[in-house]
Order: sequence, then structure tokens, then C-alpha cells
Amino acid sequence: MALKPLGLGLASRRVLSDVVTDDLRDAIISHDLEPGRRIAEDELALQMGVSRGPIREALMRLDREGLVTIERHKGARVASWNDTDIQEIYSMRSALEVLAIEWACKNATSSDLKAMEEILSTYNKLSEKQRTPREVSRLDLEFHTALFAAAHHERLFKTWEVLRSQIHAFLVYTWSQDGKINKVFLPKWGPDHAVFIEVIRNKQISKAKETVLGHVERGLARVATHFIEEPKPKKKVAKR
Amino acid sequence: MALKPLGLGLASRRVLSDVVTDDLRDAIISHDLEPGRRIAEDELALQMGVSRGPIREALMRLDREGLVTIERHKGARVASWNDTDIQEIYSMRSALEVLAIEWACKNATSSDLKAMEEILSTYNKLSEKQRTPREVSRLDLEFHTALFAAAHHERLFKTWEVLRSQIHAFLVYTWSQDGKINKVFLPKWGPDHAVFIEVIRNKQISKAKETVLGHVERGLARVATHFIEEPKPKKKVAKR
DNA sequence: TGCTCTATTGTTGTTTACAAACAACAGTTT
DNA sequence: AAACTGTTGTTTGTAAACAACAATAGAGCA
Repeated sequence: MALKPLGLGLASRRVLSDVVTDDLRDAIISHDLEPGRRIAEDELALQMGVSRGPIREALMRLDREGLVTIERHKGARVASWNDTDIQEIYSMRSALEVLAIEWACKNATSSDLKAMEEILSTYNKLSEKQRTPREVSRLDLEFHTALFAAAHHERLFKTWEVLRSQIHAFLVYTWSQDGKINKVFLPKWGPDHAVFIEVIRNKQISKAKETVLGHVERGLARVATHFIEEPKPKKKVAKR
Repeated sequence: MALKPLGLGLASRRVLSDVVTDDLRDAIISHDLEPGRRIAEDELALQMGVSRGPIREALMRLDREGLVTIERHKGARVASWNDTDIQEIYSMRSALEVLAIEWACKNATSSDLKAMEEILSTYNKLSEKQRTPREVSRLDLEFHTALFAAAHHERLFKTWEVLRSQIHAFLVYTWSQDGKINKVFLPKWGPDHAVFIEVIRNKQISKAKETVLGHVERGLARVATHFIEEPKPKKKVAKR
């Protein structure tokens, strides 16, 4: 059984369905499993060396996260994205992040701010070569996750986690396809996010909201161009 | 096996875990299962005449909906509410409904508007006696669900469904405890919601947003008073 | 050739049985 | 009396077998 013996210091004991969920999520985000691909419980169970129980549980969770789509009696497939999805995701993100930064202004502790600063400084320490799409998108989402954590709003955080998975799923892929966007975007990443910390610390709620809105909208603009070119990600019926 | 042979005309075939989920949800919302109550899989399985599989699935879904809380190796209990929860829920609701009505202004079809009007007229046809807290809260949530449907925003709708369950879970209970609030609230319900339909039809986005914001905030004010009196819903360790 | 019906096959839904984790208790030791 | 330790009982996590459903291919017929 493929249990990782000693991973990070985890709060609650890891259980098989957790392992399966995380592995599957990684596989989807890294596009090892292409969008539209069918996932049979039996096949996956055999491949991962566990029974179907934990697999079913993992698939249900990923369905909730929007990374797979389960149809009754028909099974699961990896979710695929079109421009409508992008519009939905980013409009949700705007609404949620505005709420998040509002609550963060009220509730953020100094350790919350410190956590955000550390992510920022981690980014600044990266060399140009280390700033791969994969790594930057990871740090980007980590930063925003820290923002949501600073809001101290349980339901908001859970909702963000769902959205984050979906964003992650197409962000790595999208960015890695576009060299020139990265050229203009990467240098601005640091200063851009430094503003977040500042407005939260000073509790400038209305300015904070504006900052977030602009930020998310620029993010959408970068991503959207990709999904106009690629008209309809035709559902490919993938064979194993 | 306790399958309801012919329920409503359902789109996809109902499966055991669906039945269990719906029954359990109803039981929680109607307070047949009091907040904090322990739910053992075996016990429930025996009681409903199904095996633990569907039960587990149902509990996981209701955990996602926020109606039960699952702790690893410790099982599930019915969620309980305090004033912090109320603040979280209503702040989320504001953000979501503003987004919803914005999208509804852009995307609502005439049949969407008709659906909302019909709920309104159903309400108006109710006699005073029929306007029980249970019935009114059901219609209220149905109306707002119609609003979210009119937005034609899949992810927004799913997020609303989660929130709706939670609201429903304490709304029936809260309202049924307070006679005088209903006296001033019920007569205004109809006109209040009629405005929604009007601003959507005329696509008055900014006015629509204001309308929604005020509406939700008044809702919060009504509910919040209840949770100030009742300081801490002590976790009662309920025996069966 | 084209259609319908049936049988087959592969997949998911459900059940049952077993293993592991946790919680409560009793007995022992200090 | 208090704290530790081993045991027992209850409950969840996992596995494997069985049943039901959906899709498909092929036989039979017009």
C-alpha cells in the first residue's frame, strides 16, 4: 500500500481516501490526466492498489471541487474548461476576494500579515529561472489563500478552496503556453501583492476593495485571451 | 428496501444515497434531529434499512452543505449555530446575491421572470393562517433560488445551494419562535420581492444591487436578534 | 439495407465482512 | 488519592463480493 510514511507534520491522521484525493488532484492539475478523460473506479483502484471505497470518496470530493464531473450510473471524467467557465470562475473570485479583504481588514492578526509577507519574500528570492509558470502560479494561489485565511471566515475559506482548485487546474497550463505575458507580468507580481498587505494593515477597506477588483480583473484579462483562441475544447473520448 | 416508488417527476433516477440525503436533510431542517446530536452510521443504517455505504455518502454531502460536521474516526454530528455563523452566512449571502442579481439582469429569460412571479403569486394567494413560518420560509428560499437560477451561473448556483441549506436550517426554527416579527414582516414580503422582478426586467443593475443589499441586511437584522439572546448553544451530548 | 429487440459486457450502486482507530473503564502501582 | 496501563467495547475505515443499471453489439426480421 502506497502510504507515505512520514510526510509533513499533519494535524489529523492521513487516511487512504486523502492520499487518493491528493494524488488525483495533482494528476489533474498537472494535466497528467487530460480534460474529458474518463476515470473508471475499478481501473484507478487497481492502479493505486486500494479498493473502490476510497476511490469513490476521492472522486466525490473532486466532483465537489469541480475538477471531475460525476454522472449517475455513468461515472466520472476529468472536467474540461471553456470561456464560459472562465467567466464564471473569475466573477465568483471577484465577489469572494472583495469580501475576503474586507473581513481581513477587520480580523487579520499580525501573524496573518507575516504569513503573507513571507510568501512575498519567497517569491522575491526566486531567480529568473526559478520563476516557472508552475512555481509562480503555486505561490500566487498560496498568497491569495493566505489572504482568505486572514479573513477568518470559515465558509468563505471553504468556498475559496473549491475555486482555487479550478483556477489552479487551468492556470499552470495556460501560463506555460504564453511566454510574452509572463515577461510583462512576472516583474510586477511582487509590488502588486505588496499593496495588498499594506491596505490590510492600514485597514483601508474601500481602497482594499478597489485593489482586489483591479487585480482579479487583470488576471481574467490575461487568462481570457487563451480561451478565445481555443474555441471549443472538444470533449475527447479518451481511451486508456 | 424503503424506496419511494413514485415521487415527483424526477430528471435522473433516484438512488439510495439520494433518498438518505434528502430524508436526513429534512430531519435536520425540521429539528427532528437537534443540533449537536451524534449520528452513528450503523444506527442510521439500521433505522433506514440500508447499508452503511449510502449513509456515508449522504453524511459526506451534508457535511459539505454544512448541516453536519464529520470528524475523522469520531463520526458525524448535527451542526449547531452561533452568532458568528450567522454573521458569516449573511455576509456570504450578500456577496452572492449581489453577483446573482447582476448576472440575472444580463441573462434572465422571460421564463425565469415568470417563475419568480409565480412564486410571488403563490404567496399572495395564501390566507393568513397558511402563512406559517415553515411555509413562508420555504417560499422565501424558493424565490431566492429562482433568482439564482435566473443568473445562469452554474458555480454561483451550487454555492447558493450550500448556503440555502444552512439558512433553512435555522430560519424555520428562528421564525417560529417570534410572533411579533412575523406580524410586521409578512405583509411586506410580497411588495418587497416584487421589486426584485421589476429591476431585473428593466436591467437596472445598480438599483438591483442596492435592493438586494438592503433586503439581505434586513433579513440579518431579523435573525440576529435571536442569536444574541441565546448566547452559546452549548453542545449537548445527546443520548439516543 | 435498415430497423428493433435481445443478450452481453462493462461499469457503477449496494451489501457484507473484516481491520484499525478511538474512547471509556477497571485494575494496579506509586 | 492520583496517575498510569492494559483491556474491552463501540465506531469508523477498507476490502471484496453481489446486484442493478446503461451502453453496445449482434441476431432476427421486414
